[in-house]
Amino acid sequence: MSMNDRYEPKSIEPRWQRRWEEAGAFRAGRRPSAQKRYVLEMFPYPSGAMHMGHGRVYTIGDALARYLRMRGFDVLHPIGFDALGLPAENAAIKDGRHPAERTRENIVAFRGEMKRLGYSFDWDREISTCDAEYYRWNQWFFVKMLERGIVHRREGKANWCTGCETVIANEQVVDGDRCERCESPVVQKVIPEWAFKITAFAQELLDGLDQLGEWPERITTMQRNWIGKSVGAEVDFAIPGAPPLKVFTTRVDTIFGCTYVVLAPEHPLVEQVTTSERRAEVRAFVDRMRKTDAIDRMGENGPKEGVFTGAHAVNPYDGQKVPVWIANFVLAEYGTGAVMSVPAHDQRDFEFARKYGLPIRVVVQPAKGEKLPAGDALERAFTEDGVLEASGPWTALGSAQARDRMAAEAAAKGFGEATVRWHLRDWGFSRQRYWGTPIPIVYCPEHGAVPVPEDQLPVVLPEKAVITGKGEPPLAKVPEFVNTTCPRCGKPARREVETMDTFVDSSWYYARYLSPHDDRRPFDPEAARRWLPVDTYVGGPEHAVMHLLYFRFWHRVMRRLGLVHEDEPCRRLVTQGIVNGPDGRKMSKRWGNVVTPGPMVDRYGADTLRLFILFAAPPEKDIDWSDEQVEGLFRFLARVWRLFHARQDCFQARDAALAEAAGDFLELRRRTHRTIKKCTESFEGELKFNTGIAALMELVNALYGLEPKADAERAAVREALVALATLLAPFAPHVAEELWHEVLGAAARERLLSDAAWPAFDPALVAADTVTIAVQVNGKLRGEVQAPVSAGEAEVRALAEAEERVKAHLAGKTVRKVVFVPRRLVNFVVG
RNA sequence: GGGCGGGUGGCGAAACUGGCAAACGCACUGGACUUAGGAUCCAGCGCCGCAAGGCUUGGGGGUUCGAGUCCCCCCCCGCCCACCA
Repeated sequence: MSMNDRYEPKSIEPRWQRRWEEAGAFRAGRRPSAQKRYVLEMFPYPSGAMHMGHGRVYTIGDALARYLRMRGFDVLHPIGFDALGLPAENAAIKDGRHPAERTRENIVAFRGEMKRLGYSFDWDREISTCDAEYYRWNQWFFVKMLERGIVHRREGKANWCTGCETVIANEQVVDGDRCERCESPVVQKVIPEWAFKITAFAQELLDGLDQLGEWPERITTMQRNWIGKSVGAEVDFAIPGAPPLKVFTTRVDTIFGCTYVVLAPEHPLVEQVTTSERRAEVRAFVDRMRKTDAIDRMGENGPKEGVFTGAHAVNPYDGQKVPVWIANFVLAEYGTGAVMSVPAHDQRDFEFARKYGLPIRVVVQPAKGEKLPAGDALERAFTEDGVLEASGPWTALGSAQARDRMAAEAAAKGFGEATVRWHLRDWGFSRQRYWGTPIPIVYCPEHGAVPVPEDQLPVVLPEKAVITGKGEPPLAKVPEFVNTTCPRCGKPARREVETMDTFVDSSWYYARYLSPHDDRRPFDPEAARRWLPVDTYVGGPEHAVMHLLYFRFWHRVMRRLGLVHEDEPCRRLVTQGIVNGPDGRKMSKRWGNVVTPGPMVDRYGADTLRLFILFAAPPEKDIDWSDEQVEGLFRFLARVWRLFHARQDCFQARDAALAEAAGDFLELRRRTHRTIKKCTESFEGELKFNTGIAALMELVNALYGLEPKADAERAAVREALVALATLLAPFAPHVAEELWHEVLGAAARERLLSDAAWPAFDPALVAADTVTIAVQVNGKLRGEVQAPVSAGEAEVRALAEAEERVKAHLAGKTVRKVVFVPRRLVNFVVG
C-alpha cells in the first residue's frame, strides 16, 4: 500500500499553505480589471488562544472569499487584530505582565492558528490596533471631529464600572447595571467625559437602515429600537410658585384625559413643590427610592408605587388643576423626567390610578365598534388611536390629526411644542485606562483643552505603565507622559490621561485595510472608491447595537470628511450562530465543554474542521459541537481520497469521449452538472453551505456505485472527479488542491486550484428528460409514473390510470376533476 | 410587557413560487471482506401494523383538488430590549 492510499491531512495541508503563500494567491488587487468583492469578518480580540467561535466566522467568510475568487472577482479578504482593550489590562493587574507583551504573544498564536486553518487572508494587509501606526489615526479622527463639533466634552452622569473603575457607555451596560465586559456592578457618577455626538446622526442612522436590505431584519430592527425615535410634544403645566413643569408625551391627543401628573423622585422640582404637610412622607419615599438599585426599582413588573406631593399643576389646554405625584416608574434620565398621566388611555397610568383611587376620564373613542364605558367602569386602558371626545375644540378629530393641531396650538400659545425624543445617547468614549489610544489633548492653564496639532501625532502610549486598577488613571502616574508644553503657547501643560473606548478602533478598521501602511492619511480615498463598501461582513449578532451602529456612524463622519462616498459601510451582513459545547450548553470552562480549533486540526486536519463547521447547519444557526459528526466528515474526506485513487485509470480519459456517455454514465454526467448547480447556489443569496456539501456527498455516493470500462465512461468519471475537487475547494481547500492536481496531472502543474475557474454547468444536462410524476387520488399518494418532461395532461393521465394501485382506488368512483401539474403530479378528485 | 427568531425522525438537518415530507450526515441494525474489526464496502432505518393499509412537520380551527409552507386562535423554546410616557 503506498502512502498515497491513506488520507493524511498533516502531510498535505502545510504544503499547500506554503504554495499559496509563495504564489501570493490571496493578494487583493491581482485582477485590476475584474469586479471587486470585499469579504470581511469581524477581527478578533486576541485573548489567549483561538476558540471555536473564531473558527466559525473565519471559515464562513473564507469559503465565500475562495468561491468569489474562483468566480473571477478581485477579492479583498483582510485580517487584523483588535488588540487594545480591557482584558489585557485586567490580566496585567493580576500578573504584572505588560499588556503589549502579552498581546504580541497572543497575536503570534492567533496568526499561527489561522494559517493552520488555511484561511485565504491577504496577510500583507494585516493590522493591529495597538500599533501607533494605527491608533494615530484614531487621534487624527478625534481632532477632526473636535473641529467639526462632533466631539464634545460633557459634564454628566456616567456609568461607572466598579470593577473596571472606568466610565463605560450606556450601550455597554447590560442587565441594567452590569458591565458588559467584566460584569461588575455599574453605578451612576457625575464625571467629565469626552463624547461623540452620535445623536446628531440619529435621523440619518435611522433612515440609512432602509438601505440595508441585505442585513438580517432582526439586526436592523434592533438598531431601530435602539435609536428609538419617538415623536411627540412637550407641554408646560403651570404650578403656582414654581417654574413650569415640562412633560413629554407622544399622546398629546389624550391630554383632556389627564387626571394627574407624575415626577421622577429625582426631579429637581420635587423639593420645591411639595407642601409642608406632605413633606415627611415624600422625603421618606424619595430616600427609599435612592437606596433601591435601579434594577430593583425598574425591574420587571415591580410594584408601581407613588406618593402625592400636595401640589397641583394646571393643564394648559383646559385650565384644569391636577394633582402632582411622584412615582418609582418615572425615569429622571428619559424625556423631561415628568409625565402626564392619562389612565383611560395608558395601561400603566390606568393601574396606578386604580391603586391610588385617581379619576379616570375617557377622551378617545374607538373609530369603529363599541363605545367605551365611562372611566369608572373601564376594564383596561384603550391605548389605540381613535376619535376625540370631551376635548374642547378638538372634539371629533382623529387622534393623529389632533396631535398635529394640538402641538401647533401649544407652540402658538407658547406653552409647548412638537418635539422628537431619541433613546440613543451620545457615545461617551473616555476611559480611565492604560491599554487604549491616548486622547490627544493638552490642558494648558491659559488655553484650556488644546488639541494636539496634526503634525505632532501620534501621541504615543508610553511604554512605562503603572497598572493597578485603582485610583487615578494609569497614564496620570507617568510624569514623562503627563508633563508637556502647550502646543499653542509653549508653557508647561498637562496631557489628557484618558484613553479611548476600543470601539473607536473597530469603527473604521475596515477602511484601514485599504492602505494599511499609509503614513499620510488614515487610508487612501482612491482605494476606498474601488473597494468600499464591504460586500459581505460576517460576525456575531451580539454586536447589533454597539459596534454595528458605531461603524455606521463613523462611516458617515468619514463621508463628511470626504474620505468615502457611500452612505453605508457594508452591503450585506451575515450573523453567525454560536458554537456550543457537545452538551448543547455555551462552551465554558465552568462546564468543562470547551473544544478549541488547535487540537482538532492536529487530530483531523483543517479541512475536516472547516467542513464540520459548514455542514452542521446554515451560518445563522447555533450549532452544537459533535465529535461523532466530525468523525463522519473526516470519513467523508477519506472516502473522497480513496475514490480518486481507485479511479486513477480515468485520469487520462479525454473529454472528447464525453458525448458518447450513455446509461448510468449519462446519468452520472447529469448528476455532476446538477451538483455544480446546487453547489453554486449554496453561495448565492442566502449562504447554505450545508446543502452544497450534501450535494457533493451525493455525487461521491453515486461514483462509488460505478465501474467505468469504456472510454466514454472513464471520461464521465473524470469529469465528475474534476468537478468534485473544484467544488470542494472553498470548503476543504487543501485536500481539494491535492486531488485536483492528481487528476489533472501535468496540465495543472504550475497552477493552483485556488486560482482556477469555478465550473459552469451545462443547462441541457441539468434539465432531466424524464421525470417521476406523483399520482394522487383525492390528495393522497397512490403511485408514481415515469414520463417525459414534455408530457401533457392526457399522456400522464393515461399512464397513471394504467397503474394497478391507482386503478384500485379509482374503481367504481366517478372522476370529478383532474389536477395536473406538469413535471410534478396528477391528482384525481373522485366522489 | 414589547420586538425578533424558532418548534419537522433517536440526533444535526433538507424541502424552489402551496405539489411525492424527512435529501445529506450522525447514531443504530443486518450482511460482505477478514486471524481480528472501533477500518472498509453493500443494504436497511419516521410511527402503528404480519399484511393490505392507516397515521405523521408543537396543539386546535380555516382556505385549497392538495398545506411543513398561506390565514385565525392557543402552547412551548431562544435571543434582544424593557415601567420610553
